[in-house]
Amino acid sequence: MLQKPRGTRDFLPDEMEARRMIEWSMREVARCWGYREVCTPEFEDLELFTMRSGEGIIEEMYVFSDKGGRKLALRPEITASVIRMYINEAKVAPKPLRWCYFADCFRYERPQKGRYRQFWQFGVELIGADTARADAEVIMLAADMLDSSGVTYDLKVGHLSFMKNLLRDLEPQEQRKVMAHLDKKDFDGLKGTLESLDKPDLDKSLIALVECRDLAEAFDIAGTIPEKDRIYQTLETLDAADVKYSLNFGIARGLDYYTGMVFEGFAQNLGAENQILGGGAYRLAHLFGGDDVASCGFAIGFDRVMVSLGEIPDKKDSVVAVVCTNEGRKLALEVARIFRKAGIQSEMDLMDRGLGAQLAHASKSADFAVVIGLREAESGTVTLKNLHSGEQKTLDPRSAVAEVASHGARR
RNA sequence: GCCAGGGUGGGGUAGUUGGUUAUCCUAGAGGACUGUGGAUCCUCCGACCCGGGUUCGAAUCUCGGCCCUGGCCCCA
Repeated sequence: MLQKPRGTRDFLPDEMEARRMIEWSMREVARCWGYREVCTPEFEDLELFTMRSGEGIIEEMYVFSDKGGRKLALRPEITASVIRMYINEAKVAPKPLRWCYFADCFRYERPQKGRYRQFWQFGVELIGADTARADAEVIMLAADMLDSSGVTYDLKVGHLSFMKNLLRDLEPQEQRKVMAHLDKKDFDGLKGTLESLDKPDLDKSLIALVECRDLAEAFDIAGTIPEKDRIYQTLETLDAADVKYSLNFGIARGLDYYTGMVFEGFAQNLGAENQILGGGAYRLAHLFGGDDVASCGFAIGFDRVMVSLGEIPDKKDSVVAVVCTNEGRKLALEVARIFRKAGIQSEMDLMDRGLGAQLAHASKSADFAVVIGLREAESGTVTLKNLHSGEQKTLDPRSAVAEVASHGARR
């Protein structure tokens, strides 16, 4: 039997309903903050992603050539595409731009819990605002969105300027190496690297910074930082909005183009792959031939949120089974149409079953049965049966619709 | 790419000194039952991940691959 490709998933209706529910709660939050949805191609020129992240990522992408010999890649993330789109289509749009997206991405990695080769991200990008309140807005939005999903998480906020200030004398490549050690809390490796760089005295302050959870203390450790006022303002805004976060100056985010504020979210009940959100302030547009516009954004790992949430109790609307005999079929079709026009899910037998068998099936798949046989066909009424209580009554079709509608969501 | 544990009908399972037609539950279809269902009984449907090897004979032993689960690496 054919299997689905490694690292991909099939979603049955129950799971899709749960996913759509969470997706829509996130969409609703984005809408309320003024972030409008954009969509970019599923695949892009390979170059777009290598320009952003280096040649090394080719190994971790789905790369292919099309019939014209173009080197393309399935998108491994969406930020690069959105910024390319901004340069192509929206450079002169009034700033700031507030955009969001919900889309699938592809990475060629070893699957494990919460990590798939096709996965979905819900993200936002705020383009063209370079202020403390822009940074704060994006974090507040991130928190709002995670809250709306119901996931329990820890939010960590940091700023790259502290570490960059301590490492200002090192070459970019050396900085990256040091930051990699810090990100992993590999302090032994850090000391070795610093000694080989002839900066053995840096380790104390670096380690202190990574462990530091207090802003004033961080400034003491890292020294004079030009962004100081902006950092204070950002955090004051977050505090005023009652955002729950902890400070973490060890967040490196692995990428060069992040410029300042960075933040990450972690689900509390997941294993190795527990990061459900990552973002920060960055400058990327100039890489793709645009202006040097400041941006700030984040992406939520939607699948990990779903894994973290686990089983979600469904809130389905009532389902009606219209069951009938041959004599009642004509009226039954009409009644089903009336229910559907009223927005109520209505199903009829397609298996040539008898009345008893139709009801047996309805009892498993519906909340109400509308029974229509010879008697109803002659009088133009329906028999409405509540399949949970067993109660039934004879009504005209419109009253039956009203009765079901008043019943609301099923158990 | 690395480590560990796995893979038997749609779902869940039994099944080693290798041996007849692979067990049971559930789901699905039909019937007992053509105007009132969920119970019960009966019938049907449907599986040893793939390939090589050992053997008279492999779900079982062996090798390789694929896939799943968790972890490592990575994580834009």
